[in-house]
Amino acid sequence: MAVDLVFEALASRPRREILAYLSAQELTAGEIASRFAMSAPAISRHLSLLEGAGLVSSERRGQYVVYRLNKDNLVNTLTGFAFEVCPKAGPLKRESRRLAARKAT
Amino acid sequence: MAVDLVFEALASRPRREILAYLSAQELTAGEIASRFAMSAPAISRHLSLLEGAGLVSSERRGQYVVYRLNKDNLVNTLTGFAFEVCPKAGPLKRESRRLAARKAT
DNA sequence: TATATATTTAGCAACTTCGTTAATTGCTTA
DNA sequence: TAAGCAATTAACGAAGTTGCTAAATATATA
Repeated sequence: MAVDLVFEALASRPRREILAYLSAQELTAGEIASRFAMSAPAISRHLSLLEGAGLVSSERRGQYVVYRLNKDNLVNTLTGFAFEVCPKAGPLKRESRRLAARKAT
Repeated sequence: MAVDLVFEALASRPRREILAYLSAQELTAGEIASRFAMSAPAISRHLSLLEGAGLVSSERRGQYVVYRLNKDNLVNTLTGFAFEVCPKAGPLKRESRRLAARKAT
């Protein structure tokens, strides 16, 4: 299931930080690695796992591989789960109704 | 950090299912265990981890221990993270603005 | 007290995850 | 082609997670 992969991917602080780094702009694997006190191979594996979960996409650009955030998949998975567990309570109520209405169309 | 504990807790399908079970009503540890093909001790540990993450609360009631979902903590953590990573895009935009306004008050 | 039920803790084996270094692949450029 | 940089894959050990059974702790009741 996609949800399993997403939550597994998010269960790691370095991976969540990678997503945050990608929030503002796309970055190459090397640029991402340079921001962590961790080897490039380790970062590469984190990126691969994030891509497997559908949270980022990659594109080879010459010598480099550029990664970018898949915002929709992240937001939809998180709000989808929150709504499944808390259908009627809390601040998600209005937003969830709006999503449901959009899907029904 | 609380966020680490929450995402670690959510990175397990049985634990997410427990949260879903608790969505509609509070349940005793035994009632929860009876819905899974898993031993009671295993469920007890999952519940303990969920409680450590602040996602559920427990209360001893005589012989039983009753668990209930902490909806606010779940929803706030998930939407908080989604907003941190995707501040301007996607369906969370309006909701996030509302949350920020509430905090500022 | 003695017994039964509910839940948690302890101890254990199987499995997975994480990060490292070394080796490999892909692309660019002299 | 050869050399060099970017990125990934391979192989390894350390550490953590998961679920089990057995034992211990809490509470209720005869």
